[in-house]
Amino acid sequence: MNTKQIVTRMAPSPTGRFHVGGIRTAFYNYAFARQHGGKFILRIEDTDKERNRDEYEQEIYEVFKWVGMEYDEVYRQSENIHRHQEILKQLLESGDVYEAEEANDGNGKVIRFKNPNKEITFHDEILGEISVDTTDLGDFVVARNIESPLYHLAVVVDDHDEGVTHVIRAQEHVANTPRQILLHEALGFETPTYAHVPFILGPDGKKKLSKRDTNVAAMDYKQHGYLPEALLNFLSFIGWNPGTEQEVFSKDQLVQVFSLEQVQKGPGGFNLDKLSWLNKQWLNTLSKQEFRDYIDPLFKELQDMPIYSEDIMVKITPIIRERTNVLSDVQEMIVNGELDYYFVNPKIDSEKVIWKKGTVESTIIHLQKVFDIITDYSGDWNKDSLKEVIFPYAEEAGKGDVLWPLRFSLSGRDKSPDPFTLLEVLGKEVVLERISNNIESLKKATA
RNA sequence: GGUCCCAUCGUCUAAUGGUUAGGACAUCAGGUUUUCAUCCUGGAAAUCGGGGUUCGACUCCCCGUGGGAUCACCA
Repeated sequence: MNTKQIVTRMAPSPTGRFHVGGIRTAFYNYAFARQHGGKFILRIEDTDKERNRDEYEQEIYEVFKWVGMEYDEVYRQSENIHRHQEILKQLLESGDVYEAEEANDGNGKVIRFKNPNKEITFHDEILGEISVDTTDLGDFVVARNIESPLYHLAVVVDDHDEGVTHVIRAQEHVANTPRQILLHEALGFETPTYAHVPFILGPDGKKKLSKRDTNVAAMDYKQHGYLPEALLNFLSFIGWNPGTEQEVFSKDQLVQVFSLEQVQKGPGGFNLDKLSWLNKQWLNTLSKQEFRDYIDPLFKELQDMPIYSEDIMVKITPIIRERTNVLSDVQEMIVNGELDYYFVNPKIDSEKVIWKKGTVESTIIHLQKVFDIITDYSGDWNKDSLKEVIFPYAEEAGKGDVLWPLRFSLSGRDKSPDPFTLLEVLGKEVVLERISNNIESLKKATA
């Protein structure tokens, strides 16, 4: 029915930091356009000179680049000011707008639209039929003066000039739509198809995610170590679902399966746990080197310290990886000292070394036995081989009674990777040193 | 307040008149060679309330209730 090329746009204003909800709206526009072989436009709505800030505009570009949403064209709305003025003049001549004598706050004259006071019904791709009696809108303001057109006029003119066929935007705009349709009609422009996407709620599940909430700025997520794929995957699934049971989708896969009809009407909340889980799924797709690069910034300071060993770092990276959902998890490990024992001998709490009902004496015996086994061992130094020689004794003497003290002697912590992994990472020399140190202090404790 | 919109497990959601109301996150239990993590298996957990329509309602209609948006010389 319509062979016209599909054109969508994202139209953020640089009056604040670009937030995560914006990524989702932008992505729906992007996905819809790409899927239909159409065009995706980024339009910076910078007509509010008072509140615009260049840094905010730059951040918009950064976000788009980060998540990989390439736009085919980019405009600044302010570039079109002459065109807007021209249309305004045309409207003035046709009598569709007029200079109002009275302004609301006595600030001089304004230009108002002469409202035909009719019923406007439009079809929203997500919400369905919506009809509004525009009488309630009154003769709304479309320009401060002949030189300064305002939002509604600018949007309508730009969308038309840029050939926008589908306006996909946040639901807060549904109330604006009748006004814009009125303007389209007055100008003889074809009305685009509208789709108003539901809000994203804050973690409380009640209020709309607003600038007041923490972590709403899109770029903060980059800073906190979320992968763009994970964030995009996560955001796409708020208020939309492909209808299958697959949860993890790449950007390109999302583009393939996205559909406006599947976008739901109600708002959806922001669930950090799920985002964290998704981030891990995407972390799993990283190569060894990529993961290393991912966590490396956190180890910058450590690298200058004498205890730091690149050799050890290489060995523990997989261990760290298994315990990481988000970068902040690694940060936590460092802050809590969970990685210290890989680099320096830990202080051992003599009471904690003993497993459950074990005694100091039996613990010493077990440790001594393991010490001897390791001393005599001359095979390959890897956890599987090590396990083969130690495990028979552990099974015979009691796994917990042998393995817990061993692990604790090596790490000095309640929680750590298994003893064989520790053995491999630490190396024979260090291992024997730590075990014998611990045997000595246990003996002192009994004396 | 006027106008408009929305409502399924704790959370994100699937099911567009007929399913034991499905999946995921989180949670709980068990297992995977001691702890943590990973992984596997299993469990608990929802249709806001009331009326209709229908042989049959999560699904359609009406009324409540709750939530949200918007009512700018901002976008």
